[in-house]
Amino acid sequence: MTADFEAQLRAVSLRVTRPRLAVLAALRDHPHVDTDTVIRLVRADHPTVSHQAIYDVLRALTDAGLVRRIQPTGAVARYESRVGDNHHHVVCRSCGVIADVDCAVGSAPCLTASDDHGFVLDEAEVVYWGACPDCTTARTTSDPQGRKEAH
Amino acid sequence: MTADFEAQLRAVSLRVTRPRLAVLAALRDHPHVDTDTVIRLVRADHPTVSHQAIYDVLRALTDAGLVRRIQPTGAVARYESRVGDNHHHVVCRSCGVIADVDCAVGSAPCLTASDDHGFVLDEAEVVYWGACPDCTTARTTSDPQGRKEAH
DNA sequence: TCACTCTTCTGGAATGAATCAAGTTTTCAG
DNA sequence: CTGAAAACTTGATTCATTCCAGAAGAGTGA
Repeated sequence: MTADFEAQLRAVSLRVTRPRLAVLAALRDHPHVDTDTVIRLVRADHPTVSHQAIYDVLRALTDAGLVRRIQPTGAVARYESRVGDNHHHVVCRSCGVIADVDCAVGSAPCLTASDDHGFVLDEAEVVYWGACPDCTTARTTSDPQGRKEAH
Repeated sequence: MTADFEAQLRAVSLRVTRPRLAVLAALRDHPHVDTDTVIRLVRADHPTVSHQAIYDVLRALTDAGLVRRIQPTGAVARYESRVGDNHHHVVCRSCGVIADVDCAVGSAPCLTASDDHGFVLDEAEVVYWGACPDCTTARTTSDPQGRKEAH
């Protein structure tokens, strides 16, 4: 199983180290976790890994394209290892859980902004906000904000 | 001109104070600024306003729906006063400038995720990533990352 | 297999955005 | 005009993230 990760690292000419393999394994088993959780997960197997190493590894893997960094407004950075398959995220406003969502519309219309202001676009990122099933049933009576804003 | 802001505040039953009027004026004149810039802008007219007041005001206005908080991955929080008109943003990867973009597709398809996992969605937020005109011309030779990922 | 070199990791300190807390001032309803 | 709640000031604190210097480890060529 770690052989896959080793191959991934070598494919982007990154050195194969214990912390890097551990981070990749942690992200495979726990998608959408924040840095602190990654540190805890990695230390479960390798107690001596420094927090700085995790930050370095996450940055290196992100730069190499092996993991993706996501950061919904008002939350700390989270990482996931599912990359390159054009998917988006649903975020629960009350508990913060994140779930994957495949693109709603067909091929790649999201790259077509109505007016790109001369920007050269290379990616369109979509975040759906709402309430997860648990939080929805937990407060059936009131909707404190009651906002309803489409795209 | 401040009369408008006063009316806006009263409409959401917030008390009318100098710091709040100043923040609203600053955001009207400078969209997409971060908290620190808001502080500087406000202090240009009202030097005694504390940074804590700005944070409180921005939170109050955001909760009330008068301003919107945006936070592209890897950047500090920014605020804008244009709300309720369903628009998105283009962010330059190299210099960080933000521009407004009206929704690409028709009415409100973005609220329709392919699989909502039981979430009750209330908003879809889109961030377009790319290079602004200035940064595009500045580095015509190389594209260091070369990533190309559609939605 | 054995160094040699460059990358990566460790440990600790520092930065900076954002929040918390206590006390004072201001707004606004009555 | 007066009182109570909301908002603001000052100052300290938290927390995620980054910086730094030295030690350890990975990979290359002999």
